[in-house]
Amino acid sequence: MNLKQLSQVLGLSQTTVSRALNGYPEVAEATRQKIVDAAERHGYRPNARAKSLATGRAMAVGHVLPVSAKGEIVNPVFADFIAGASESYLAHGYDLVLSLVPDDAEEDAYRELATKGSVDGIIVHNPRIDDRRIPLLRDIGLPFVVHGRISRHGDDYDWVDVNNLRAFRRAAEFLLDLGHRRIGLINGQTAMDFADRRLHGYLEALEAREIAPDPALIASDLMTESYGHTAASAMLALPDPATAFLCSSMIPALGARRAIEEAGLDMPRDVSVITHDDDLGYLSNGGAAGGSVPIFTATRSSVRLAGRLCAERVIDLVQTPGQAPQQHLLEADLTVGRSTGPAPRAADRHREDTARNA
Amino acid sequence: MNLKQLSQVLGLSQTTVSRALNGYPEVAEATRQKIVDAAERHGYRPNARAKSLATGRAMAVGHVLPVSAKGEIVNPVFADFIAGASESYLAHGYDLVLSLVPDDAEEDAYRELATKGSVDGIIVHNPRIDDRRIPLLRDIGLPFVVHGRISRHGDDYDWVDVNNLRAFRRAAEFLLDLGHRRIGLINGQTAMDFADRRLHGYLEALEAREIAPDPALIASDLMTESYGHTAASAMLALPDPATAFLCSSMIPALGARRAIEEAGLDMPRDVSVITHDDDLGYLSNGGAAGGSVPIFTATRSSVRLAGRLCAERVIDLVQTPGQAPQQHLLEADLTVGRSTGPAPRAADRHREDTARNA
DNA sequence: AATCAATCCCAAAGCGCTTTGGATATACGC
DNA sequence: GCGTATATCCAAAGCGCTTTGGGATTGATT
Repeated sequence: MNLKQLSQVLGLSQTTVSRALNGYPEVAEATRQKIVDAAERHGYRPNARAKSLATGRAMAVGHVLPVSAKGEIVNPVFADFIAGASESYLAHGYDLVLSLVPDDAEEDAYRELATKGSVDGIIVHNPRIDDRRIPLLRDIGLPFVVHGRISRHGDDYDWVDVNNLRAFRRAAEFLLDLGHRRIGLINGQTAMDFADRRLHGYLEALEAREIAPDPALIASDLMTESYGHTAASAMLALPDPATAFLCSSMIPALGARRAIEEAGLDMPRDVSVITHDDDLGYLSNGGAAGGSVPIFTATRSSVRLAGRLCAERVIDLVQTPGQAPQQHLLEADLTVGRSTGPAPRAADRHREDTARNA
Repeated sequence: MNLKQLSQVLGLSQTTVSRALNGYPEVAEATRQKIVDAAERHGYRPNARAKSLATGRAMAVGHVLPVSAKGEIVNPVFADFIAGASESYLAHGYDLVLSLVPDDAEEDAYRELATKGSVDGIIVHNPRIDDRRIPLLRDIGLPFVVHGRISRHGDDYDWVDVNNLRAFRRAAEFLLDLGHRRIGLINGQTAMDFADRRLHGYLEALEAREIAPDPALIASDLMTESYGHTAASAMLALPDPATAFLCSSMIPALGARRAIEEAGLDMPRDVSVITHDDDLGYLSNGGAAGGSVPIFTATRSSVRLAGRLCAERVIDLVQTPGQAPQQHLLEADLTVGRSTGPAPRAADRHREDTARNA
């Protein structure tokens, strides 16, 4: 059943039916009621493609996810982000189209997205330090909002981000206050913008206490469980081992905990761990919702909320273009869990070492 | 730059230009070359909406994800599945549109998807035991393929699934062969079809050895880390505690391991664990790619591959309709890792208990 | 009774593409 | 030289919707 048929059934013109269904004022209330009823009864739904062609609106926003040509991994964080964004889309009648773009064809892919006209705006994921997408997107002229930031550019574009620097600085200070001096940073890939900010937060905290950073205590990679395990193991095996870890995500934190236990150490007695927690549904850290004490002391910020905010913003940009860029910096809150405690005294450490080597 | 403009620039008709670009034979090779060059030079890209309206093809497939009205969690498995599917879509020029549909508006949402015409086919996620979507989708008439199966229906629809029953039966038998008699099943939600099949695999294995299942050893819930922890803890605290766990996913398996360690027990010496492993990028179990010994003994089946297969199939269905339904049953392979070992003898268990209570 | 402004409705022109059904020109076989 | 293919190209009709620019009709106002 299309518009033409429906209008014929009703003995009205397509114009009137269209107007009635789209809530224009030029149609008598009684007529509108009749039209709406008939539409309902016949299960009429306007064809999205035709509508979109006529209005110039796709009623969809694209999420573009750069993937390295060698088959990158999709971050589980992404699932929760999408879930959040979908809430907004559902409420506003937008569709979500997902494109994985191989980064060797980036420019082309983005331009295509725009000229193809299947989306009205886009959400940019996984910004990297040297990301070249801002000028490209501005050139293309499609509204966009970035989940995260790109340091090299000013604030002349829309973004939603967590205050990564502050979060990691605070977390590091917390550990320093507990007496830790050997704090391992288990970070994300160096190329990622968020990882860079976290590194700086960590470094700032050390510098404030006049502690020289040790390259052996700084790791960066894709945030898998096994990476967390490997990195933590290495740092625990140092001559002057780490007594605390700062992890970029729950997943490597689980790996770090495994490393700690394998080394015959106890968390938090021997080694403390703080992790950033994106508040993923499937990796709940306890606390907050549950009321229980969280497993990990964590800097928490809901990536689901970030998804909702990004979507809300891009819809706003689509509907009323030409706005000044707007930024949304989310603060992560530090919740203390059961993974942190005072740094072991040197004497204790020595005793353990002896025990371990026995 | 649209088709009309391009054709004017070239001094040719829209027909010819369109045909040339779409590879129809009715246009001279020299002309085609000229047209293709000009298109490239002007950055011409056909408008997807117009094209789709004209052809009746949306060049997109929808992924529908039921979410319970109370804000369901999006499974991280989904991220990898999508990544796999995207590979196929990329190769075939299809877009992927994602819809979360609240399950109280299910029927409506699916019908809308079809009549709106924004997708040519759909992938059905998270089938439940009593899923009513098969008849609904057939009635709607849009090609679809289910990731998983719906037991109540025969095989008159397309699906791609893991042989969950066989995998869990084999895993349980493996544990039984190691002498375990108290095997805890840490399963997914009872309503999910895959969980039901896994339960049956587990039960079959027990029955074959004439072991009566113990309801206290069977847990079902959303597969979070903390669920794995809670369920395993409870089963370890039973008067006749579990000596092995069979987990439905890596995530609760991590929780189970935590429970084991918290109970002062050792995996695998005191308690063995087998988990199903969806081979998620961010939760690598080791083995396979790495060459190292996997952490967990696991029944592995790549959900990413499943995604690719589903996408491939739905594209095939869209392109040549009216095919007989086709099924793809993936076998999970059991890889032995470091989480399983012989069941502790009663005497050993007793000694530990005494030690623990001291 | 004529005028005016609302009010309600419609015909038709697009949106940018594909595709049908020719038209024209060139080559071929006899 | 004539019919017959064959190769190229084109005008125009959709696809299903929105939207412009009026045309009737009605009721109130002069």
